[in-house]
Amino acid sequence: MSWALMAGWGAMEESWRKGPWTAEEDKLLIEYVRLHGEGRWNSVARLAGLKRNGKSCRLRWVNYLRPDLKRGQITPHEESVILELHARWGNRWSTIARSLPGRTDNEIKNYWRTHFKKKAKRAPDDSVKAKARILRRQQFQQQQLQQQLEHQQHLLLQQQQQQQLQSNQFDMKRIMSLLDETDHKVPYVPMMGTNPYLDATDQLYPMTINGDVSSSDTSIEEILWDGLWNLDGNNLVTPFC
DNA sequence: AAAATTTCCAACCGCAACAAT
DNA sequence: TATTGTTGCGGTTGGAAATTT
Repeated sequence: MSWALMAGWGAMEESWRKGPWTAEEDKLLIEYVRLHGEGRWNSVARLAGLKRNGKSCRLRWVNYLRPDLKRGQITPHEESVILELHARWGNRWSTIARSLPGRTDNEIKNYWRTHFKKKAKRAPDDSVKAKARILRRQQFQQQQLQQQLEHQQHLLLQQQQQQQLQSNQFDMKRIMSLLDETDHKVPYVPMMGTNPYLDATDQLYPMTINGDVSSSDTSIEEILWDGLWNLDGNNLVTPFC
């Protein structure tokens, strides 16, 4: 049954609209939250002029309109967190979501179902293909991340060069002013270790592609994958159980 | 190139827990 | 204390897009 048909039914039976949200409805809901804050969702229809029930409004806000939501694909790092936490908590999606800022329980649930649940039921041959497919996707994501990282490093380098230039200019001014001074001849001693670009350099941790700070030979992700693909019928064998 | 399959994702539902009356 | 209303959670559905055969 299509959403349009369901929307029609809803309109006749309960007077609540159903199905996909329009841009106009989104605007009304955003405005409502701006004025009244989150909560009291059943008042939305009355106060915002929306023909949606409170449940639908809450869901729309939590899963789609909230400004702190992170858009885009799940990163390999997030994926490993999901795997680890699912092994620990099972289908407690909201609990898992709390460890992934900007991700909703619905998003994580959807991701898990499409990527892992079905694979657990597949034959070994299929799982090999699936693994290859996911690895290809991960390689693509890693490429993107690598490019992003290089871009950030480039920006940081530019910033450092700018700071060094400013620092040199400052030193030169200082020297010139000292040379200009005829009285109080205090020799200038450079303050080693206080140059700002040295501090910035100190913060350049050796990060992995995943954004992890450590970089051991065997990553947590590899361990997770090794565990994940040791499938036993419908049971997903994970190293965290 | 077309059909089949898979993935993505928004949205719904029922249920349970909690709060207010 | 019982009832009613609200909120949050997990399971499920189905259409669109992407990918594979």
